[in-house]
Amino acid sequence: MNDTETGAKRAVPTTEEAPFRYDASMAQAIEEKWQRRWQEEGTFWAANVSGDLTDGQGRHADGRPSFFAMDMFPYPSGKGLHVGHPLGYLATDVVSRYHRMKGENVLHAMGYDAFGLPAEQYAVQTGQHPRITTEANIANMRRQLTRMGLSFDDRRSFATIDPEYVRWTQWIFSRIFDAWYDPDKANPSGSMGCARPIAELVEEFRSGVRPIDGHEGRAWDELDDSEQEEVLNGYRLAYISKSPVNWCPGLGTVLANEEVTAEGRSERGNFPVFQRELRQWSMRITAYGHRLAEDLDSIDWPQKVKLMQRNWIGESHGASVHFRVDTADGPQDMEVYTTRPDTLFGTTFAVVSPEHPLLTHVPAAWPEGTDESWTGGYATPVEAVQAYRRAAESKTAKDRVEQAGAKTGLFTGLTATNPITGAQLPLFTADYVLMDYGTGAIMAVPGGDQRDYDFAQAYGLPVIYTVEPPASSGETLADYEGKAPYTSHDGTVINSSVDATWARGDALSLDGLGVDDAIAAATAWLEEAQVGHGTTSYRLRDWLFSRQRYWGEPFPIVYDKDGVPHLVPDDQLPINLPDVPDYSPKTFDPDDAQSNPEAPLSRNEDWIEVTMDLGDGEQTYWRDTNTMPNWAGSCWYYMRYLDPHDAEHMVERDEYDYWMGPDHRPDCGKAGGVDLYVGGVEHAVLHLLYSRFWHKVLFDLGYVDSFEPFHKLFNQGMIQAYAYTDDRGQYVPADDVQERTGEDGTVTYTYDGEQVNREFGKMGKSLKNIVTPDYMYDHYGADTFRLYEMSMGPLDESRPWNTRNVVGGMRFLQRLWRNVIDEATGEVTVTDDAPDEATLKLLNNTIASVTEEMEAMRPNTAIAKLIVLNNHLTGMGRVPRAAIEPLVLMVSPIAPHVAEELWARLGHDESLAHHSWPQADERYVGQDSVTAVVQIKGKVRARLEVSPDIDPKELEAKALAAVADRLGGVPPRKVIVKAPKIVSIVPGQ
RNA sequence: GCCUCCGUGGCGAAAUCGGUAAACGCAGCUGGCUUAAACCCAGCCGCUUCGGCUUGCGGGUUCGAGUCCCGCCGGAGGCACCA
Repeated sequence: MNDTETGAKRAVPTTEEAPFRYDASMAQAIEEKWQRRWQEEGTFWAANVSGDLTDGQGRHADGRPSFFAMDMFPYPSGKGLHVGHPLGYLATDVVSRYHRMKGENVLHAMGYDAFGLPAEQYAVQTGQHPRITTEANIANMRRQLTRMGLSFDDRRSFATIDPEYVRWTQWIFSRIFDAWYDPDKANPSGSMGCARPIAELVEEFRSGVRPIDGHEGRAWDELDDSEQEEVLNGYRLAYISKSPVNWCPGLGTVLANEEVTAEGRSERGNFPVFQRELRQWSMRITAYGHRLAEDLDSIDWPQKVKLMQRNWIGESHGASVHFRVDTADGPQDMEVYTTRPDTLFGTTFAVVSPEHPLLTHVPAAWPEGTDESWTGGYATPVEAVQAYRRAAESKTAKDRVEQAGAKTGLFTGLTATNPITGAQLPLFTADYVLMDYGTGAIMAVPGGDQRDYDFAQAYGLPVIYTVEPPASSGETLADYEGKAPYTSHDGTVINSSVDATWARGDALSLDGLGVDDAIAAATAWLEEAQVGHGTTSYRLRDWLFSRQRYWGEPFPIVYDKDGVPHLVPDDQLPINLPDVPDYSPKTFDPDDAQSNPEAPLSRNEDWIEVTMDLGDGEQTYWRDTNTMPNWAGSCWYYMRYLDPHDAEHMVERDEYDYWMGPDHRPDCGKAGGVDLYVGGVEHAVLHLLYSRFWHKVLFDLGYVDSFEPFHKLFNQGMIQAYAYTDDRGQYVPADDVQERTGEDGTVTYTYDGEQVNREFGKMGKSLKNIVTPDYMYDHYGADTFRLYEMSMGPLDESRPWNTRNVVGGMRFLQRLWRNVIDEATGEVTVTDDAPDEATLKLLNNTIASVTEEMEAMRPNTAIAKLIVLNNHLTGMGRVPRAAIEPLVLMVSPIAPHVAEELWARLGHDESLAHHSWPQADERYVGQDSVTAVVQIKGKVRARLEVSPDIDPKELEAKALAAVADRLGGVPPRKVIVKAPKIVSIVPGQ
């Protein structure tokens, strides 16, 4: 370790003359002392309104505003922390401590997200059961966080693997399984769409109010159990389906879309992912697509995250249109989805995805005169379609991405009839049409869509333009013909009229309309003619919810001998994982697309087979052997902090309403939610979308009273770091690199005498640039660590770590310490004399502005202002108590241990954690005089010291006098006076 | 390809509502203290031909632009055949 490089030991000399200096070892002693005392006294206990946690150490909830500040809880991996990890926790802690001093009842706690792949993989590597390794990791992380001085209510900590927690995760699954979505019923917030108990659906079927899908004309009670369940499965919010899913042989499990990268690989492990038809659990999140998008308006989140969620949901408005397809089996209906029904006149062919059911009706032979390039060389359409489908299936998502743009497809031998024009459109199958978006079929408009245009070019299909560019654009259709589609919404509709429509025989013309009007007119016609209707489509897919892994929550589901799923009664929850020696997943050759998932739990026959009475007497049932994805536990953990020991409820309603309910704080609307949620932006469309979905289901079903989980979201930036490579490209330890500034100002970096390259990026072991919190505690103490991390820059921006700069924070705390305590004797040196006028002004201005910075979550600028005040006090012989005490209080959210110690030495018995935040005395806020600037054409030409409440006329006169020589006696053309700061003059000619 | 955000001293940054660009810190420099050094204390610290010029580059709006608008350049992130 090179000390001059990091400044580590230079900042903390222990000298014989200064035995009471605030250095690293004293900081550590102070920190241990106060952490112990906070623990013993329950300083950070938050009081509930009822139940077992009403005692907040003498502080009660009654009449106090609540403030719930929360971090995205950590996943306790075996790797341990580096200084980049806790940035968000520190930010939340500073905010929590500040709000506590404002007299609010602050709930701040930390749990652990402990199920999931990494824990399981780590366990497999070390040969220990994941519960053992996970619990050890949690203990280590808890130790590191405690040393940071985070102000958690430790009574409320839990892990998602705790059986009492798993119980409620399974309970929520049961409620979702036992619910369906009624789009025609208003939910409690007033908007349309509401989850309802499945029993109410059964009642509608039984009474005949609602026709039974697929069994029209039969009574509900005539259906057998399997038939009933099949119908209900089509409605349940958690349902089983056989559909194309992401199968990852390398991990041995299926994955959600959100867990697959753009390259078509698993986010964890980077293995190839294949599309396979498999029977799996899904959650009907698409039912909530509209509300998930719309309700973003009622929460205080970064625009960026809202936008990412909106894009992910991908709500689009358009129309579905029915085309008739004549086949040997009779006419078939082909429904397509389009956002541009106005372009129906420009449709020259149609395309269905390779999985489309219509392909079972292709003819036995190619129609006469079929172009050879359309057949792919296959003898019959049946062969062609089968071969094409097989080829599409074996493609990885990566292949699909790479081949996007190059359009492939084959003719099906079928023809679709355009319902408006009656045009006979050749029907193709092509993998650029996706089965799980829209209807899996499209009307192709090569004149208005790039993909259709590319396909038309490849297969020699005609192009009709139905929109021409507006005259104002300077373009004409001639600029596009033969080159490109015209995709813009600006323009006028052409080539779009017919005397007698095919479907209804009436005349229809869209010519001359703008695109938006034409869309409306076309949609209206489709609805009147009953061949289509306006509809909404979503990019969002239902959430694949089962995994073939051991380390997750088992499903609270058993199957009877007919394979009908039944919920395990709530009073038999939780269903715990069997304690088995073999928990490793069955993985496969990562490229073996044809392998089949095999859940580890399926090997435990004793556990699988159960005998229970579910109302039909004692019967044998078989457990579901899948487990839930690790998102399940994080979907609702925020609510468990409120009421962590409740055995009767997921969360007691009073607690929910007090901490998260509608209007529980003045600045939080009906949507309710956690007051501040801090975490990384990487969860923008995973955890944050799943949580919102679950929360809305629970809201609809009446278990919670507000419809959003997180009121304010804050994304902290990343701590980045420099890394250094030698001329062979090998990383060298960043700690030992020397920085030199040359004569010409160029900076060079050397390691072991050799010049090295500097790179900028992440902190990581392989980059040899890790700095750990433990290193910081040892060399500076936790308070300096906190102070540095909070002062580096805005919390929501990424910035590079630089250990060399930490010393500035240490010096500030040392100066603060010296302003109270004599380093030689340890005596308190403050005076009770009243501060002078200048000190009072600076003090009160500092209080006012630091309060503002804290409210806005800008600790970096708050710290700058605290340093200014402290530097001012440093210049005084003895520091007035009336000035140093408010300063110590204001420092305390950021550097709490040293602040507590100084507060105690200043003669206070009680912890300052709940002491009231300093109030600025208005008499001393503001300036005696301000510098007014005189500008001529925006350039500063003079500065005047004036009273802050100077009369504008007087200021103008002074300003003109001050720059009279520059104006040369010519009267100014214009003078703008913004008293007391600016006079801006436009000179005359 | 589409969408979003960001470019300010040697470095991390500040300027919160369109109103004195560079607060605060690091590094560096000068002086004091010291036998000496460290620590500490007091200063200096964008460029300049001393007229001025400066917020990635070029335009625009405005009395006035780091901030608003248009077009480039560079960086980060998201989406990616979504009809």
